[in-house]
Amino acid sequence: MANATTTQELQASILAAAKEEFAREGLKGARLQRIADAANVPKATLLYHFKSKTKLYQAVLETILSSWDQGFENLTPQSDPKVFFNQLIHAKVQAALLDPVASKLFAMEIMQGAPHLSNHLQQKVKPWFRQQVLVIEQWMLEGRLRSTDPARLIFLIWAATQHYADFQTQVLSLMNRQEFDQALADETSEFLASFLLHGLDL
Amino acid sequence: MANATTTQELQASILAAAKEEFAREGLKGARLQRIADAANVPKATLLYHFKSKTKLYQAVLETILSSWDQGFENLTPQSDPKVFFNQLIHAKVQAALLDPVASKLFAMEIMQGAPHLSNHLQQKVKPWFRQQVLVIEQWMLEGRLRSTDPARLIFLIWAATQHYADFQTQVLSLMNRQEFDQALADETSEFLASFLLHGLDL
DNA sequence: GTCTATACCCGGATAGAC
DNA sequence: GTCTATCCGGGTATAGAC
Repeated sequence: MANATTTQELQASILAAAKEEFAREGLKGARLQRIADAANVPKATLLYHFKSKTKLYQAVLETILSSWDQGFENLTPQSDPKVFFNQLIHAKVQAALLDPVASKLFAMEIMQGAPHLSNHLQQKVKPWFRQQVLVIEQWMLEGRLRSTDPARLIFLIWAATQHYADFQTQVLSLMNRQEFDQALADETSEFLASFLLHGLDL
Repeated sequence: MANATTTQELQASILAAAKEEFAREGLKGARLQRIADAANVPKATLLYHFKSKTKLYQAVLETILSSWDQGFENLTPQSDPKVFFNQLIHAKVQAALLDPVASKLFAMEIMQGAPHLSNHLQQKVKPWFRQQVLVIEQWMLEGRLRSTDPARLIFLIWAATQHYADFQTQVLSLMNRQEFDQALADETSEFLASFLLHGLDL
């Protein structure tokens, strides 16, 4: 971890180190000492910038979520269904490649009941989800794709793409690969897009 | 938790309590005292039966894995592809309904790099997986279903079904439901079977 | 085999000098 | 804002009576 010159850079390097530690060890298992060492700062300095371990954890989650919000905001449903699903699948697989650790941390938080981001789920994810369901329903009424359950269709796309980030260890082991590189990501999004669009008669 | 009369029943109730605690809090976050309280035994008794916290955790994982091995062993690939995929999807959704906690615990372990079950992955999951891939490839060569990547097809089915166990909190919230009951499970496996079989031209 | 009491350690948080 | 030294609570594991 590079030395930070400004306060912002310092906090960014602490957040990066914390993300890795929290994902690898869980909230309770994470050690402030290891995070501090990885970011090259004394433990007390870390606690000066982020009041407590819990606050640091929440800051990590917020950083991840805001970066995702940016990445998905230009996915408008105004376009063609085919283009929309292609973009969505490609963006999610790309996110799994670029930052699997973020996806894992988010997943672990949800699995434990999402105690630290129930607000975000209610206020951000739920409205986005309802919006998508309405648009897809409309497309189905217009006969532009095969009629199925729109909500479960979205779950299917989420699950299929996130799997490559969250279960990367298992996926790589079963495919006899060492790392999740760009070529593997391209093959994966091509497979998923082709299979899911075929299932939608697109 | 009911009082145990035999040693086996005692250990089973400890394992059940431990599964809940480990899934909710993670390995490091789990507290032996809470597990002991939930199982109605003193903490020292728990440590007498299972040497250490880590050993208890591994015992929980082994119990889950052996119950899964039993549940899936009669899914032979000798039958019709349609019947096979129908059975597989139904069995996995049913497992998600019956014991979502087990699925979550397994998922968390994989996400953290599977340090306590890399042996099981290599010796049990990998052979099973290779076998399934071969059978599906054969079916595809015979033209009995649409040709795609067999490995990623299996990942897709795993991801799609496990999602309802691992992300149950999020799924229920977005569907405005309180609990994952049998009706919801039936609708879900029907959706998944219909969608995936359609995507395979079955 | 079961339980009470306790040893021992580790980690989050703070005090206070610089 | 940064860092050293330290406090203190809590949790695993064990010792030893029954």
